[in-house]
Amino acid sequence: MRKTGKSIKGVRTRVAPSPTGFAHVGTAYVALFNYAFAKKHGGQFILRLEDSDVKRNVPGAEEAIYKGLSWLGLSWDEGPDIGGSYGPYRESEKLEIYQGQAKKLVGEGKAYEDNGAIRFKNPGEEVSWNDLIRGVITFPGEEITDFVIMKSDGYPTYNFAVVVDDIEMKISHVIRGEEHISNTPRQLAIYKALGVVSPQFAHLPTLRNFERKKLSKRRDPVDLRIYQKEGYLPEALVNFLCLLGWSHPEEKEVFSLNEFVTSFDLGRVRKAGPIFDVKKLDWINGVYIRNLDDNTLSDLVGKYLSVSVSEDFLRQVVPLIKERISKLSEAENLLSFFWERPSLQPELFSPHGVSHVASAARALGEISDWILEDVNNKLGELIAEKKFKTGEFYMSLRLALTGKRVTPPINESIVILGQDEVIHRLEEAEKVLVEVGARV
RNA sequence: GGCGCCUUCGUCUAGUGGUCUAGGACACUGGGUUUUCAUCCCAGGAAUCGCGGGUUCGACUCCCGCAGGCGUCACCA
Repeated sequence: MRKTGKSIKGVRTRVAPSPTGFAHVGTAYVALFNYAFAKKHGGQFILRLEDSDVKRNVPGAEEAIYKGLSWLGLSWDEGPDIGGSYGPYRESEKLEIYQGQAKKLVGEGKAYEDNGAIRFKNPGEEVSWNDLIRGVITFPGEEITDFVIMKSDGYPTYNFAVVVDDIEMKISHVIRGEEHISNTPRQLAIYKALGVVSPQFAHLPTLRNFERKKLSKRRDPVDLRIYQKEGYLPEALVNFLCLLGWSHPEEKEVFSLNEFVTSFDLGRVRKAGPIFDVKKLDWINGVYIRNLDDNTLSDLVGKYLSVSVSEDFLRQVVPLIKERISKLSEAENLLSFFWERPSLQPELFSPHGVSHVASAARALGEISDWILEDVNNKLGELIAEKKFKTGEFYMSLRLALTGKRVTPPINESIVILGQDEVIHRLEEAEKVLVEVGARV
């Protein structure tokens, strides 16, 4: 039965990445859903660092996680960087707490020492819980064997640390990836041994690649910085992530993080693992780019160009490419002809190419007032006079001026390029085409 | 292999027993607008709802079995 979206009190959720290098898109996904659930119910969303494996901790990884999540517009109410009343929020800073709890279990005969480590003595009882996304899940007792809760280096293992942390931080709802389903019975057993009522669990689907496997660090683009570099807007990425495994009650495709929060409902989360398909992300990103106002987009595009250009130039040129890019990184390829003379590919020109560029050079040379209207008129007259095919004629100009078939609108580009430069490029093209023609 | 989770167009999904000869979005194809491309608009193909049994007057929706996919079985998280 689908749950109703009624409000729940005292909601505290968390995301608990381990600082092993960078912000993972899967972490962002889980964080997003935890954030939405907490905010929807007026609760708190907490960031905790699971750094209990000393060998895997990488310097700078913490920062990367903060930056990645912040970039997406996610903020947390408590965390290692900002503190909070239920800290520490770094596992490595609360070793005594785990040790204390472990000793207590040993004292009660619920755990025992084993080669310097401490092992949890599993009662072997059947364990089950009502998963908020999947319904009742049951594991037979024999499945769980005695497992280590404190390593011989004095650090807790994951399964023990999460439980102690979640208790300490008063986490009410554990929303995490489905790969944790099989850890849940162990954790539930610890809650029971500790005599604490467990939080509620909800297991999200895991994001897959095209092989339907869990997104992997080795062969899938999982580092959030990749998306930033490619020129995806954080709002678009977030929107795309919302659409994986969840659907808007009104079937909307484009909506803000705030709207996600208000319409969020765990009951609308699907169980099957969705494929992370960038094609749809590209589309959403294009939509967000087109929705940006020109000034904002100009500033952004400026940051993605390999050369530094004037603000004025950007303002002129950005409206021309706005509808032609789906990622900010694509601006470069569309604009580079403005500061780089093209290398011509004669084979792309039609047989009338020479005549096109030659007559255009002459016609444009006659213009005294270098404004769009005059360029439009002049070239229009030329086309009529010479009976050129419009599309073909403009393609010749395009190739001559930019070297490419896909460019911003050509007349506007001509105006920005400037009269001398345009004529120079057209004459160059004429020369090249004549040479090639002569050789044939 | 044990255990667990999952299964609607290529992909993301709607769908809570009749309104579904299954709807939307992306992608794709065709057409229109246009100064190429793109945007925008219109149209189209695309799922016998994994398979097989039940239950029911009626099942994509409930039950059982099977198959396939995925996950997990560490002193990693």
